[in-house]
Amino acid sequence: MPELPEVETIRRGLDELILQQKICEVKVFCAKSFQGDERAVLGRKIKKLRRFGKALVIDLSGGVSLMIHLRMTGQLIYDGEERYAAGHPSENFVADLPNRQTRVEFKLEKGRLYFNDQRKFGFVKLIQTDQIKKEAFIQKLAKEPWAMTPEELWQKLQKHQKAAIKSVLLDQTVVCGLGNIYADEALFEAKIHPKRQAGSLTIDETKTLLMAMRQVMDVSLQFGGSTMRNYVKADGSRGNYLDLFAKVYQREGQPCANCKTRIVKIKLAGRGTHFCPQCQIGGKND
DNA sequence: CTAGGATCCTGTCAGC
DNA sequence: TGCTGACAGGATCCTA
Repeated sequence: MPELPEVETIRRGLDELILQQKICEVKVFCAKSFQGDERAVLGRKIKKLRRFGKALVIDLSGGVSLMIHLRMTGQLIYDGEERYAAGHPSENFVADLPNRQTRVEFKLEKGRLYFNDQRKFGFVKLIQTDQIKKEAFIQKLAKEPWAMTPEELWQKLQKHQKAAIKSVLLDQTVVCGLGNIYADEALFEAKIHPKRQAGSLTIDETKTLLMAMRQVMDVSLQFGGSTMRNYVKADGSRGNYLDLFAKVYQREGQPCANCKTRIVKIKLAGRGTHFCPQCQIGGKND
């Protein structure tokens, strides 16, 4: 369920730990989770970690790369001198590995990197480095909120006139990086109802929304996403983005931070959607 | 072309 | 206790 801040946190964390290490061994426990011939990575060195939206790319020596998408339940856990784990938070972060949710294991020179994924929606894919930009998923990705102007976003929203703004925010070809949490949080910050028709937003509202997207993800990035580093702290407490900063996500029935009205949860675009019915205006059937 | 729903898969939890 | 259905931080495919 990692969204941009979580994947970026993984990228930064692994950057400190696995660069220049050689891949000594690969075990694929679930064929579906590794696309391509895993033997092609043996003996190669990890040269660079890049992120495209929610996808992580690990460039190896010899012109090959691994593209990793965690989708809903993917995790990357590195066991070296100490453990670094990030992605979908779960007990796997502190469990003995590999376990039954481990799909791929990479043995490196100084440690092991596990790709765990309960639901198997995620994957590791072997690609020639020079073909990365031709990957359909990467090619279609829109800009991140920080790189986009309000006018650009507004133009894109015009192409989805009737669709609910919430579902449009989840479309990675409109703006990339948001998932279900940050879409709900950004709409709350911008005081826009998730059911608002995307085409009805004014330029001003679009600008406010764009700033809100940046803001909620900036906060999460600073904090390391909703990830392991803070999952179990030294004192045993479990703080994460959701506990500390989320104002609507998973807060159904709790009082709104602004007006104390109870947060409501509805289903929209097949996803749980949380909002304040008082602060967030303009929904068609609110 | 857009919009909305089904789908991939495993696990957990509420309710009967 | 055992079953059932709903739901879960994503993206794609299919239909209208």
